[in-house]
This record gives sequence, C-alpha cells and structure tokens, in this order.
Amino acid sequence: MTEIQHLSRKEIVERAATALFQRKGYAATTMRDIAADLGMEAASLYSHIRSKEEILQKICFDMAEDFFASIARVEKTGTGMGQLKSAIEGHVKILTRDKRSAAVFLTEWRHLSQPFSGNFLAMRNEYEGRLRQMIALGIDEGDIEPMDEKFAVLTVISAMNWLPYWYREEGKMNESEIAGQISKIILTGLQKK
Amino acid sequence: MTEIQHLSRKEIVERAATALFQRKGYAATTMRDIAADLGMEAASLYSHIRSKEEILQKICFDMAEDFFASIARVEKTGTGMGQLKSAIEGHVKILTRDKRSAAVFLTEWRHLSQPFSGNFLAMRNEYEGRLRQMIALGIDEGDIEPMDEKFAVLTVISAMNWLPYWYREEGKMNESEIAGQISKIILTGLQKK
DNA sequence: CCTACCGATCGGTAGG
DNA sequence: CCTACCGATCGGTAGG
Repeated sequence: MTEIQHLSRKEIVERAATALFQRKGYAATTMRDIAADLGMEAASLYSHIRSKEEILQKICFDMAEDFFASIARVEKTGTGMGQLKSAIEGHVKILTRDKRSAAVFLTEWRHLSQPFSGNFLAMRNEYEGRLRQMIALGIDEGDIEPMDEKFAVLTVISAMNWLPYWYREEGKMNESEIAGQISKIILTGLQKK
Repeated sequence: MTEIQHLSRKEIVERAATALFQRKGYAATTMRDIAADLGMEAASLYSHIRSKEEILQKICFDMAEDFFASIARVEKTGTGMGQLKSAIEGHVKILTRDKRSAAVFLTEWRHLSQPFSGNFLAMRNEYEGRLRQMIALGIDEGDIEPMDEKFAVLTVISAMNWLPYWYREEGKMNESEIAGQISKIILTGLQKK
C-alpha cells in the first residue's frame, strides 16, 4: 500500500509503533522501543505525536472507518446471501491490505481509555448487527439454514479474523484467492441444504 | 468447574491473576492489581508464587495439556471426518469449561519469555499438524472438499477460538449445543458436495 | 531532534 | 501476610 509513498515524519512514527504494537502488544511497547526503532530518543517522538495512546486511537478508528465504508458499499442490494458474500470479501481484503494495523485493531483496542473504548465497542456492535441483518435476510429468503443469528455472525467474523496473524504477502495464495476460499467455506457452512 | 472445591491459597492467587490477565492483558496487569483483588499487599503474593510470569506459564501449559489429552482421545479411530468432528467438540468443550484461562492461553502466551514461548509455539504447531492430518484423511476418503489443508485448519481453529471471549454460562445455548452448532457449520463448510 | 530530568510505578527482596 | 524498601523503567515535559 505504501511502498513508494512519501510518508510524513508523523506517519513514520505511527508505522513503527504499529509494527511494535502488533509484535509485543500495546502495553508492553515503550516509547523508547519505538524511538530506538527509528534511531532517535523517546522524547523526540513528542514532536510528532501527542501521546502513546493517540497512536493506538488512530489505528483503531481508521481501521473501523475502512470496515464501515466496505460494508456500506454492499448493503441493501441483492439477496442476503449475495450481500454476505460481498461483505466477507471486503472484510478479508481490509484485513490483508494492512495486516499489522488489522492485528492491532483486533486485539489492542481494549487498551483505549474512556470514552474511546466505549465508542469502539459501540461501532463493533453496529458492524456485527449489520452483518446479522444480512444473515437474517438470507434465512428469510431460504438460502441460509435457520440458526441463531448472533451465533452465526460471530462464527463468520472469527473465521475471518485469524487472517492478519497468518497472512504472508509472499504466500502461495493471493488476497482474492483467500477471500474466495474463506467465503466459500463459510457460505457453504451456512447454506440450506 | 471449581464451584465447591477447596482452593489452596496459591490457586486463589492464580485464579485472581487469570481473571485480571484476561480483562486487562498480562502486561497491563500489575502485582498490585492482583493483590488488591485479594485484599492483600503485593509483596505478600510472593509467599505463594515465585513470579508474575510463573502464573502465566501455568495457565498456558495447563491449557495446552488439556488440548493434547483431548485430541489424543479421538485420533486414529474412524474416518477423518469423524475424528475431526470429535476433535472440534473436544476443543470447544475445553474453551467453554474455563473461558478465562482459555482467553489468556489464546492471546497472552506471547508474553512468555524464552524458552517457554518457543516451546509453546512448537506445541501449537504440533496440535495444528494433527488436526491437519484429520483433514488430509477426510480429503483422501472423499468426504472433504480438496483444498489447501493448512488454510482449512486455520479456518477451523479460528472459527472456534472466538468462543472464550463471548461465551456466557447463562446464555441460551449450553456447552454441547454450541459444540454441535460450531462443528455443524464447519463440517458442512468443508464437506464435499 | 537532543539533553536533562520529573513523579509515578513497576516486579521483586529483606526481614520479620 | 506486613512494612519498608530497592533499582529499573515508565510516559511525558522543559527548554533549548
């Protein structure tokens, strides 16, 4: 994504922090770790960012924005099953595009302070609710096996969310093959026979 | 599991620590947090445990032992599909039996120091490899749709591993209903048509 | 972006 | 199980 781009100093700091948050976790990453990675002193980081948590906030809410933009694009047209398929492919695409940010988004959001963690959880619930509507529609239309919808949503989401921890750009499957495979396994699993 | 049991002082400390590790994460949990939870001073904890990491080690390796005992019980008898079904049900049962320990096991192991983190990862790879053999067998036997086996294993595991974060003992589905539902969705998803 | 530094807090020990 | 305390390290600020 950012191979040839010019990054601002602030973006360089954020990027180094993201990689460390992913590898060591937010709480175990120190400002001195981030600074050392960039060959500078911890105090110097504060010329570019306001606080350690500000970096985490940006990662979490930028990712959330991507997910909402993706789901909005596929909602309200076509069958529930068709919407769900597109939503899954979009979700997977976001997870593979920037796997480091995705991994931080998925596991480190709980280190957000209030009110950020509250807002974050509300957004996550909102997202799950909208996927759930697609499943409910698919059940109504007779394409999806009737089942507890909340349960189905969580299974679908978790089947996707391991990706950032395992995905390798150099691996044999590319991003859209992965999206296709995952959506095939999940959709077949939900399908009415 | 431990409703009526007599817990040693050491077990009481471990249990309080487990709950905090799950809620706040290992790195963000302090010995003073654990002590406060038990109405004592941080220094007093060291009468019962040797170090903060020792508690994490116990959680991670005790859980790993449970998973291996479970999978050993279902291996090498019956079809690949049958083994996989039993393995999934066993895996889910362990995740719901003690969801706090399970959640710590799944996300906090990376705070283990060497050589523990290395040993842990080796065990995890071993477990995945053995599930993978069941899938390979199922493909050979014509029950499972031919696909990348590593990919299939990771999807199966991740579809199960969200459970400790969401499972409520008071919820409407009990443990074996959940195990049944998950294995049904996953196995249907992998099935050859 | 650096030096110099702050108050707070960390995991853990000594010695009852 | 407590008091008293340790050296190390934390996120962050002041003032260039």
